[in-house]
Amino acid sequence: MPELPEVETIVRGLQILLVGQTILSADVLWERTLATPSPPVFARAIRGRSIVSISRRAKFIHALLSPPPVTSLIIHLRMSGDLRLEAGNYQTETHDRLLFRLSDGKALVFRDPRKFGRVWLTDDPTVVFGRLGVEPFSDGFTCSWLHEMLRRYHRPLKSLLLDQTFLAGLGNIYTDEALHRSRLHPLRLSDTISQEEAQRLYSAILQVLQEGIANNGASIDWVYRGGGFQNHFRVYRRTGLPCPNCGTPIERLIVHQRSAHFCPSCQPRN
DNA sequence: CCTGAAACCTGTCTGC
DNA sequence: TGCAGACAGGTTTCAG
Repeated sequence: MPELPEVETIVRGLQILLVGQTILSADVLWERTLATPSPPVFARAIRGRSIVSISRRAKFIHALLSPPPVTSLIIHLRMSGDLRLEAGNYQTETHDRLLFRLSDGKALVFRDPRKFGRVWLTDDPTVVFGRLGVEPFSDGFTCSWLHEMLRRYHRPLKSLLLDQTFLAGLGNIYTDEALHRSRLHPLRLSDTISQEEAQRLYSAILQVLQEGIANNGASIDWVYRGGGFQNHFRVYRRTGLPCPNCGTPIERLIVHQRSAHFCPSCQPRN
């Protein structure tokens, strides 16, 4: 499901609902959801701790817990994870993997049909975030940085933009949309990009992410609800449909084991 | 070091 | 209706 805009939307909602609350208890319903620590240690360590803040790093949700030692509860939703606030009498459902009882009587449920999502409880978040690349909405993400870094690698743009150790937060939707808006082919090799093309790509990345957030992310399948950015897709999952710019049918190919949707006319291979 | 493929999982949709 | 196959907002691990 979630890329940067979807996670940002979820985090903004959780900040209002959860900051200041205390976690009374946690039930681990699917053990492998926990990356660390083991379920009993997790349940013991989280009991009675209150939520100080909730933020986002790339596609990770990061909650700080007190009292000291300050501990990080980190959640990655991967493909099908979702966090929902339910009433106190909530009955666990099939795809629920983790349930937190809160001090206001409600329950926070981590639901994840495909079981790819992961949760960490650690006093050292750098262990989880250590290898992540630059954050798109940070001072480190500039046009000159992007151009310089693109030249450093000899890889298809699609593959590089999906690489979280390069740029952190983009996924399959927003890479396709950013490449289309910058009129660059997904297989275009990164070290052939001119400064002018890097400028287009840089602007397009920020533009699609901002537009995604402004629309509360994208909702496609049964997984994530409430977003509207799917109504603004120009290429993603639009194979065979006309390009909004020129009317040419959108094509699809596989890059980096993922679908890449593009307009062969607006995004020529050279 | 880099690349590609497989693995991790379940649900939905399409076509025969 | 049944069933096989394709496909899905992601990342890690392993082979070459």
